[in-house]
Amino acid sequence: MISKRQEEILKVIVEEYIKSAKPVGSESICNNMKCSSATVRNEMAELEDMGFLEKTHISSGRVPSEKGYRYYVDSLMKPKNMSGEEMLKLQTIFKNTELDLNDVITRSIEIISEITAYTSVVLGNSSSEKLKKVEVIPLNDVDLVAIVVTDKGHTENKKITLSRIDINDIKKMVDLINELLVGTPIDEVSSKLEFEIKPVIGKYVKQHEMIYNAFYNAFSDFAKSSSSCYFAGKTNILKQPEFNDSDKIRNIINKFEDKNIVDNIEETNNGINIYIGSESKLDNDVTVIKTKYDTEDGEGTIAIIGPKRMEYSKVVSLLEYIKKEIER
Amino acid sequence: MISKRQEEILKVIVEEYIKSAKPVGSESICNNMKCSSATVRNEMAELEDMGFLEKTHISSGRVPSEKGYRYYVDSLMKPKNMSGEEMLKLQTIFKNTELDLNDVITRSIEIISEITAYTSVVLGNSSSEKLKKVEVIPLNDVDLVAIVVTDKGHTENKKITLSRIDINDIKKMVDLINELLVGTPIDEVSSKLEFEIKPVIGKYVKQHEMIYNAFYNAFSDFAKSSSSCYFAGKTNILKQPEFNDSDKIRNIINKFEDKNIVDNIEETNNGINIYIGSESKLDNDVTVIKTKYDTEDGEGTIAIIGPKRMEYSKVVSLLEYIKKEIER
DNA sequence: TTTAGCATTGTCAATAGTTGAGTGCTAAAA
DNA sequence: TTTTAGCACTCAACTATTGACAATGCTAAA
Repeated sequence: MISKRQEEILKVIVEEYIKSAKPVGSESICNNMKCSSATVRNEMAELEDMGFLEKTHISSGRVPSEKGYRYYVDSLMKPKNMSGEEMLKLQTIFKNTELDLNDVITRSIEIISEITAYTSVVLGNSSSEKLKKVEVIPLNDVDLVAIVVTDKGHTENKKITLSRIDINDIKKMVDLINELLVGTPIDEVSSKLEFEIKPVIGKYVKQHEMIYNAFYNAFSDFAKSSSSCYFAGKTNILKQPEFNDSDKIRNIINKFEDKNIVDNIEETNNGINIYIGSESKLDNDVTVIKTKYDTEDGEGTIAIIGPKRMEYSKVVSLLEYIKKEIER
Repeated sequence: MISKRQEEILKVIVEEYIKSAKPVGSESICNNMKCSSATVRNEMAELEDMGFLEKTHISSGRVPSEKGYRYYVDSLMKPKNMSGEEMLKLQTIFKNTELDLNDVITRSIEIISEITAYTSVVLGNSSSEKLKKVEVIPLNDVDLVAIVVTDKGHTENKKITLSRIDINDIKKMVDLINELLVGTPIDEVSSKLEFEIKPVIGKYVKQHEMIYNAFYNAFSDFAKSSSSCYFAGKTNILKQPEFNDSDKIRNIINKFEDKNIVDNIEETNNGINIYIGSESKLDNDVTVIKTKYDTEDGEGTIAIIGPKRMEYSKVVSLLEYIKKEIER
């Protein structure tokens, strides 16, 4: 089992390494402690045996391992109060009643990125939105736009080109959807279309198959593109000394461009979640700290991406604060 | 004035440097020529005096300067035929009649990025689109969505929150816009709204000022966000050896994220335009080759971004081919 | 005008020496 | 039994130093 003093040493090492990004030696630690460097060395050797610390090479100082960070985060970290200045910046945004929720969130993660120098992401998850109305606007003889509106006011549109099809058939289909599917959560619309509209459509509409397909595609597209994704300080993380290698930079940037980042980040349970290194599924050198927020206008995820060596306590406090404010 | 032989030497140096990315020495050139390395050296010295070549250090081979590339591009370059394989890939896309124009363009720049290993961008420029219809859909007592549709089928929407305003007043405003402004180019709608709608609106609508403002904002937003921007192979250019420095990479990525890239790239006259190094306004180490396309469905710009040392003749041929195909 | 020859210049990669931070171990002190 | 001082050892990082090499510029001869 890990002793009280070992805990203390681990804590100092993690916090020192977060500050300096350089391996921490026994000498520099024993200033803050009431024992000599030799004792610290013995304890460090034991912490290393237990897997909490690592060495970059045989005669270097120690660096926290993933397990070390994990222990720090779970058991040693103390919440850090934010400085007055940072508080103030965030408060001015939350107090500005003119901004709508989306803007507030966007602005606040911009500020987080600014004060932490990490990268922030919001994933707006609109899966809980419901269909409000479908509208069709003819553009010319063959083209028309189908517009889908949700109860939160989001819209999506799809251009449909239909030759040899009666505009009145389209209108009937639209009426049918508006009559039967309004109020359906947007991600269920496709399946309801399949089971509730498709069976009855044949009665009213001649070339039902083609029209049905066009709308089916429109709704599928909507469900796909409905989760928004906004980055702030996208290149901040590249400024961290651990990303001085151009291969690593390319790798991270590619990951950011990749659509799947959304999926990787999105699965979150309640509270503040911390994924260190390999746990992050993004890159072994980064930590992702994220939280879900839940408001009347929908739910979403805010994530902060930084080096493993990130200021855990500060970021956690920030996220807790922002989550609380958004949910009000 | 530059002599025939100097031209030939310049051409060999540019092409050799494009291939190898290493400074070119006199020895390696004189194989391809009917004079000795010493003669070549003399000519090279003169080319350097005239500003067409540069040295990385006193005893290195020569590298083309911006002026050198420019001369090469303007006077020496011969169009290069594409290889059969590359042709084929592009043709299969252009022949696929199921894809709509946007998809064709997107897919084809993806292929360009793949075969050239540079970065490609399309900027859809919808400034020529015309207003087709304005539609308003109430969400609840106070919120409504205004939807703007253009003749090309693009839509934009804006959520408007209006307390203490009669829904019928809104409807009147919408009818007025649909009656008077349909067919107006989208970037002129704002000013027409000012001069044609505003003066008459007071007669029909009680709280006209507020409603007017809401619509004015909606249209301004639309004009702003109407130019789309799609990248392919965003990180390709970072693979070039000249971008092995992490500062440079960060710089380029930042430029790519910056919205202003659109403005910088968009101003293009007809034909194929080549902007070398500082001319590109993007970064001194890159070349941007771009062209405008013009179809019934709107115009746009395709740009290829690579190192200054890029395969000019190949890229130019590719762009010419694609422009021609798109415009059909 | 062209070319051969040669001294000159700077890069690059390999080598060796030096320094300094940090460790592990041992034996003495608490 | 625990802690500490001391010392030998290790390794990375830095600094010359060196020689091989690739080009160059210049000069004098072809």
